[in-house]
Amino acid sequence: MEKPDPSETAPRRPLSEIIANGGMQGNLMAAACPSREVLNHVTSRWGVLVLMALETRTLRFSQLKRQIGGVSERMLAQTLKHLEGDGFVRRQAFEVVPPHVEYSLTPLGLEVAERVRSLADWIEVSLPRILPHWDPEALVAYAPETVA
Amino acid sequence: MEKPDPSETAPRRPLSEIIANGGMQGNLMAAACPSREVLNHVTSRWGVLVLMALETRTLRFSQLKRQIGGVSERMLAQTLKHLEGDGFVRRQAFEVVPPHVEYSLTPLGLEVAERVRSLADWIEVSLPRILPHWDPEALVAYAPETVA
DNA sequence: CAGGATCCTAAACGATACTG
DNA sequence: CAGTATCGTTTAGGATCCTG
Repeated sequence: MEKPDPSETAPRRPLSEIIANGGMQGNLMAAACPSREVLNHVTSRWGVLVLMALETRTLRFSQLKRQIGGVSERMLAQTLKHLEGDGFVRRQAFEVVPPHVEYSLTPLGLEVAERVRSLADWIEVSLPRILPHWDPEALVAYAPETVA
Repeated sequence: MEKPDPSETAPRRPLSEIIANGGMQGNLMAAACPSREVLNHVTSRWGVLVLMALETRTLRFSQLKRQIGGVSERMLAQTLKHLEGDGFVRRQAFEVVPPHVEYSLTPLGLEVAERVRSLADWIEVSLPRILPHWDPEALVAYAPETVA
């Protein structure tokens, strides 16, 4: 590992403590705020669905993949890493062969998941009120039997 | 009800009514469900911020642009169109020169916005609990003074 | 002022193949 | 089984210029 250059101005060590202990809260309207990144992880295409799937129970990778329609392995793995990196998801690997890995929500993750689910639930049940606003052109792309 | 054109296979007219009146609700776990698209509009990078900005007051295009740090005109316009197309945003144009256009939330939009804000607020205030989980490498990209 | 049109870059995404 | 690596495609997104 390289030794730190004395001429470096950025205070590397205390940064996370400064942020964490300062009681500072994020501001999503500010372009450079890290809360933007957290928001992106949580509201990403698959982030929402992963949080919902894990809200009620622990799941394995393949179970998640099956439950979340259309997700690719690559995206699922990446999404799980992001959420794990934010402290929302806990990854528990059992040293057996074949591999066995379980994913669950942390207490912190459960808190976001509740908010996410509130939004997701609303969309699901409000869909009948939303679709009438759609351009008919966009609507015909969906065959009725695929809606539910 | 008019008789369907024998040559046309797709039932164009009744589709929106079928969906809307059927009491059908969406299923986000299904890849082909239109609720996925609504979710994408709402949770898109700028969709969240637009809904938050409009929750409390009507705003003009340029006001929105100023308030939402980092958004480009193109993305703002596109986001507003998506949200308008879902029935969340109302666009009111005054026929004057120079143009004057006001954006506000519909009652439907206010309902989503409340859920979105609940999530956004949580992220903002919980940021100090989240950042300690981050890889220090990712953290140093943010100078302390830009956080708040 | 509010955007539409155009062009371009970067990022997200998916499919496949491969490995511990 | 649970991924990673690689590749190619698609989409999101930004910059700029232009117009009613």
